[in-house]
Amino acid sequence: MSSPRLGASLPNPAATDDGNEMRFCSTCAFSAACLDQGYDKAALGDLHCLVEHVGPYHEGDVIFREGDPFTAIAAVRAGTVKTYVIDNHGDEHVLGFFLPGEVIGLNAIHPARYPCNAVAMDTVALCRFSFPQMALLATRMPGLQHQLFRLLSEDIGKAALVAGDYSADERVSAFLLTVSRRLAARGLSGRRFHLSMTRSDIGNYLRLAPETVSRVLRRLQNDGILAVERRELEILDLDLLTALAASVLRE
Amino acid sequence: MSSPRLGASLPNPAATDDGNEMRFCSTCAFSAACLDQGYDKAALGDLHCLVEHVGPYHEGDVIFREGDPFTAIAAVRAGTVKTYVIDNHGDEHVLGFFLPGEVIGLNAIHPARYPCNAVAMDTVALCRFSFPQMALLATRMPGLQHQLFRLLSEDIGKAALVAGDYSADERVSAFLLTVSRRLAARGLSGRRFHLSMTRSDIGNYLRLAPETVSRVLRRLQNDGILAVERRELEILDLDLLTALAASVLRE
DNA sequence: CGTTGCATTGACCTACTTCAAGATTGGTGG
DNA sequence: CCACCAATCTTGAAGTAGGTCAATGCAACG
Repeated sequence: MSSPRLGASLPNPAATDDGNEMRFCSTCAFSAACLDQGYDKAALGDLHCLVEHVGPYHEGDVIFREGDPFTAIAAVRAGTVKTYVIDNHGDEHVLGFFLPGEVIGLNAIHPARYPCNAVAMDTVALCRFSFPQMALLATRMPGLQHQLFRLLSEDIGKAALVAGDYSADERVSAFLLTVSRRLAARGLSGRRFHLSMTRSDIGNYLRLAPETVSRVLRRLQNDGILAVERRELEILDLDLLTALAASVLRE
Repeated sequence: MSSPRLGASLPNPAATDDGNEMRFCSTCAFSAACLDQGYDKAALGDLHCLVEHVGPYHEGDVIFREGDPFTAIAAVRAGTVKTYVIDNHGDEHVLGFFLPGEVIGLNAIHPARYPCNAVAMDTVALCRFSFPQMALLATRMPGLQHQLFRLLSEDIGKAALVAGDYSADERVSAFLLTVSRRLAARGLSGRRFHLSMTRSDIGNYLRLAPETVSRVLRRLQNDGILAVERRELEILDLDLLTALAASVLRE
């Protein structure tokens, strides 16, 4: 069974695999933020009325396509999502990878259309939030509004990794380190993990040839920093990796 | 006379060079948006209570510094603002240039501190908006909230120019074309204009050596696309320039 | 004037790309 | 269980866009 595109809204927003139960969704950034702010159960109930658990999507499934009308943002509950655009030469440009806990669709608010494509890299589950409903609710819940501002603001600075003119070693190191940290932030292992994307995808994202990614990984392995086995990855020397990534991540 | 940093709030927010008069500020994106939404004068009055006209800043003046506590965003009324960070090697990385009508400080909401430095490239005047006050007001004015979401969302996708792996010619062309369009959008000439930044700044922003910027400009001049005289610039063949920039701007 | 900062130009160099050839893996069907 | 295939990954050799270095030009300013 494959899920519909994110743009499509389910007939009954509250009807998910959980039924109508107002269960707290632990991976939902907004709920968490609202709890932090000490909101009452009524407000949380409102919030959960506009949440839908969607998925699973399988590898290669389209989550939204460039040009689709914008209706919702979504938090990744499980799996990895890749966003990309196709330029006028027909070449793909990877814009980002989204791991559990991260939010997709934020860059679609302004043009009111998704400005890029999103596909599942593996088996993906999402929390879908109707944006119009959420914006409305945010006028009653300053904490939610602030959380939205925070998420949006956060994403503006995210381009640094890919924007700077750093060496291939620095870029790959910084990429791996941020993936590691993002996984760890969700309680997953940041020391050993599986890369759900190909060398081509990584290279495309970092503006490097896939061969260069391969060579850098080999070098990092020879230096005892990583153990790489195809897409299985273990960080052996976190300090050295951090040092390599330092200039990119400004630490 | 030099203006204080943006972080400092004036004792009397309404006391500007215009006095207490609730004059409509034509370059203020928010006011314009609210008018578009057909808001009443009371709401507009509220909005103008949290606006301060600040400046002038002169070339080299610091508008905010990395680490300053975040209190306000600001729309550029006149002049050009450059934002940049200093990496741990002590090298400057230019993040962006802000022309009249554009908003600075949006990436500071999340960390609650300005994550970069902002300096005036020439004589700069700003509209300062207290962010806490504006966020509060946004809960009562959905149009304002939406405008803020729009501005933030818009900025997320802005990195494309600098992020893609394009040739030096494409990057410089795209840069000049976007500057031209942004000026034109404010009623200034997009055909002939003055670059307020050095070749180094442009190169730094585009991740090119200043020498490369120089060589590209010479090439574009030899091809009859531009007339360049130091920082004075005229676009002679807009179609060719647009064609060169096409892949970067995805048109 | 001399000085200072920016811009240009040329010659050389290097990090990465491109091209081409295997190696490894996983899937599929006999 | 094995053969085959397609996709991915790796590795090497050669090419190039742009960087670096160094010299010079040029305008603004005291």
